[in-house]
Amino acid sequence: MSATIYDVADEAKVSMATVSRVVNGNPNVKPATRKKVLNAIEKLDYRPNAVARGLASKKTTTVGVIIPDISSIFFSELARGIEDIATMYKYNIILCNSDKNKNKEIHLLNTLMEKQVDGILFMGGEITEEHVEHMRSSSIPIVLAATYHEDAEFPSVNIDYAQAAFDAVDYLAKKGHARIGMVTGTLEDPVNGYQKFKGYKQALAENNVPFDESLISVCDYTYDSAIESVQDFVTLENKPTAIFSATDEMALGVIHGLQDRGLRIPDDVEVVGFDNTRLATMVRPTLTTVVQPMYDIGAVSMRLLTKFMDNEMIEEQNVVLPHQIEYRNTTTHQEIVKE
Amino acid sequence: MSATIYDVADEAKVSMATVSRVVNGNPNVKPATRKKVLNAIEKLDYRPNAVARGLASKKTTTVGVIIPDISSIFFSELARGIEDIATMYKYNIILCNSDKNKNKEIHLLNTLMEKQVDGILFMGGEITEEHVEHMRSSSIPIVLAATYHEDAEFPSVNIDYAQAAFDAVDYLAKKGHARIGMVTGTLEDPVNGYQKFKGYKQALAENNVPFDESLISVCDYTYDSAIESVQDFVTLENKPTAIFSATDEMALGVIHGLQDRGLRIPDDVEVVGFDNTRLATMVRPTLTTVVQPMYDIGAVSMRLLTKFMDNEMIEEQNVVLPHQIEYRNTTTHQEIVKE
DNA sequence: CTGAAAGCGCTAACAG
DNA sequence: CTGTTAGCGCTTTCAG
Repeated sequence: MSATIYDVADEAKVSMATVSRVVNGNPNVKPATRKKVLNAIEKLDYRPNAVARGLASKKTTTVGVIIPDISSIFFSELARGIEDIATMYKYNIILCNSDKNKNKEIHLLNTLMEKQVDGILFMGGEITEEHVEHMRSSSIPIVLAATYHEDAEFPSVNIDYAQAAFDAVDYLAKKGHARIGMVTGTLEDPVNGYQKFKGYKQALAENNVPFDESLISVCDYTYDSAIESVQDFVTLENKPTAIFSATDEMALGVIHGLQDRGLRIPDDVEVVGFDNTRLATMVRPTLTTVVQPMYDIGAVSMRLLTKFMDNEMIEEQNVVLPHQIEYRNTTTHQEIVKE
Repeated sequence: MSATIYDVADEAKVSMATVSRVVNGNPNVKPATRKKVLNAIEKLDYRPNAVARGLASKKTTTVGVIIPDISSIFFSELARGIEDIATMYKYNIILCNSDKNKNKEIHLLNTLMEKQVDGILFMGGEITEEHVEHMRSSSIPIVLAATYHEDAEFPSVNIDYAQAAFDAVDYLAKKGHARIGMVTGTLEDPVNGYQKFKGYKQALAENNVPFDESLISVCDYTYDSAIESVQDFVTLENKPTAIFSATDEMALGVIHGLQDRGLRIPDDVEVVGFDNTRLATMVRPTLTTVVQPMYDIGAVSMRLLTKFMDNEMIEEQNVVLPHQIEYRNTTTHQEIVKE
């Protein structure tokens, strides 16, 4: 077994309390004593046991992160923002994939609480009453990242999804498009479905463009599903001349589905994506898309969580980050972006 | 504070040992007693404290994962394989980004050991003598995933990188290409540099194609750096007619760099990538690439780690997974792949 | 500035 | 089948 604080105390001929003090940087130790202890630590290759420390101090310096799918290009970017800030504040991260599955989410919430994490960062789909119950059942701070909750009961970091979608569709409508298609995730998804769809409809309304249900294609967030959706659009009597996609990955599917059928982008159809993942510049033509600052959402939400964990003052617990549209080459009439 | 095992014992009028037994599914408890305890647990909303359990049992059921960059499409896929299997075996994961930085890697190794993780999964660049020292300094099992170590001292899961690169380049050479370019990461990188480069050179040699240094472009793994590398190729007196890229992302850069200059793929230049990330089917033309089973490498390495942690028998501690080439449309003379 | 002592909440013998 | 009793390794008063 490896050395304990007792072994070090013996070796240095001091009490364990003193060893604890030097390990924790407590200034109330005479330099000479500190040195003796440091030598003993070195000699025994002593490493403090964080589990014992956690039990005694009730802090684990670990936070739980519940994320739908770390292999998604969107969430992995978010996760990086989270981890970077966590590291900066000396926290480690327990990462859990939920697939936006309610039972898994609740199970993970409980597991993380059992592990005594100091806080939880939650990314998910819908927040149900049951979620809320479990989240309340412990006093540890929880912040929602890129996850919408009606009641704003929990701290959160988001962009204004409805407004962002509105901006994208409004831009298309103002260019004269009267047939604007939308590729979306399930409408039950508060963010990628409902909020963005709401923005879409409102933009149509404000531009006096009639809403047409046949222009809406509900996909499952994958590239392939979006490719297939093109089939529906293309067989329409009255085809769309522009398409707004709820995510970049689906936008790529739309672009390639269109191109595979000989349509030209942006000449025949203009396309606008959402998120500005790295994918957006890795297609030809490069994708015009709504910028959602993924890394920042992760970073800011983790920072917010540290404030709760360290009992700092919180100015605003529901942060809304700015969004914007990045104009690239799947839309026309803009200065051509060079790659 | 939340309820402890004592509170439950009092409530159920049994001893804490009995509570511990029912919580841990020990069969030596009379059904009636079990029921009493379960009721008390329910009533008090008791949740076992995993930290205390970890201290007493010396098992934390969490494993540390050191990964270069979770936001990379390659590593995030690996991470998903790791997490899925970890979940299956009831382990949680502490995820840490290292950026392949030696000091960070060593620091993380120590932090994870302090946190008493039951095992560590390590993905990185070069394994130096210093790494080895720190890894040995504790008796917890460590397995390397997608990370090459000469001495095979530590258990590992990989594919045969040199052979895989050989296969790709051999295929190109056998098609008659005499000018085959290579886009690579730094040659110091054992996997993405050295091993793949070695395979490349050997394939040239065996096909009597002379090696030409001007055909090698050292990039930094990014899409943009690969786009730039095209400039070097294109200004060559004797341009390459095929390019082998050490990663898919760089292959996309090559493809687009070439296309942006009016070259046609695969007619003017054939391109072969490496990894078969999701990117490979998200380009036009779709990318011919070496399949590295990322998810499986993650899953298998985690499974291997569980065997060490649970003291199961290990047949082979250095696993080499099979690779293959997925023929798509950046190369010719193959059955055309439909999307 | 340093030491003694009481837990933190749980597991794991060991009795009975 | 159930209870008692030591710890696990560290933090944290409280004295001195």
